[in-house]
Amino acid sequence: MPPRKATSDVFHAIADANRRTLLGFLAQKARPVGECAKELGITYAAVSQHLSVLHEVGLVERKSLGRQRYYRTRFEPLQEVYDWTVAYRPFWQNRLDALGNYLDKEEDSE
Amino acid sequence: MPPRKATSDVFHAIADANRRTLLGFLAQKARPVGECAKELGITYAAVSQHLSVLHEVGLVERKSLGRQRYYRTRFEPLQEVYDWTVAYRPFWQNRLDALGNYLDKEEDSE
DNA sequence: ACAATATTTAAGTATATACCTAAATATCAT
DNA sequence: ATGATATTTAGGTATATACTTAAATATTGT
Repeated sequence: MPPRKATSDVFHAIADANRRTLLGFLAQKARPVGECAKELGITYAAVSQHLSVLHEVGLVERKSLGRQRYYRTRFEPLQEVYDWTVAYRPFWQNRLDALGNYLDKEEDSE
Repeated sequence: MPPRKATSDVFHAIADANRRTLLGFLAQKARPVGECAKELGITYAAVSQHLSVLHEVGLVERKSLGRQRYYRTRFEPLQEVYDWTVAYRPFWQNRLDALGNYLDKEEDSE
């Protein structure tokens, strides 16, 4: 398989740090692209592309107001990520999981 | 910024579907590379590379036994992902978030 | 219609990804 | 040591990423 597009699923979409920052920035309040660009310190074009990715996976909604386009985070798709991590939650807490006991607890061999 | 390596953080590491499958496969029981390759239907080499990425971010531990190398998932680093999603949990549930009311609730404009 | 503002799209660059095949390394059994 | 088995590393391919700059597309005010 060739590398998959960031637009193909939520996990890919949130892999980028700038996109995660955007989701936080747009959580409380819808904002136009220009403000996002200022926040991230990159060009309008780059922000526009990131927002486009987020929009394709449903992580932001947008609304044109005048000549500006307001974006706001929609968190619903994150539930998939939450669910995936939570499924493994039992493992974070007690280290005594179902590992066959032919392996002991030493450090990794390099 | 150029694209970041998958080894740079957990979010990147779990973006790939095959790597997520591996984490599930290696959750309960440590297994050698060969079994993983059979499970995923790709070559040893490809699996070895994926496991190497997961190891670099601490998502698997490994242990050599004889000529095999057993890998097992370590879920601790997933807590970062969990925490990030959970921080936004209030938003999934009630749609009445702090959006300024100059935007209404219609569908997105395309 | 015209200029200014806000955003998107197009085209380009350097680097990373997700594989593969083939060669290299490690371990075990003889 | 020799050969078989298990895994990693090296080298290669096609495609994707994360930007950039410049051109194209709204939208608004005059």
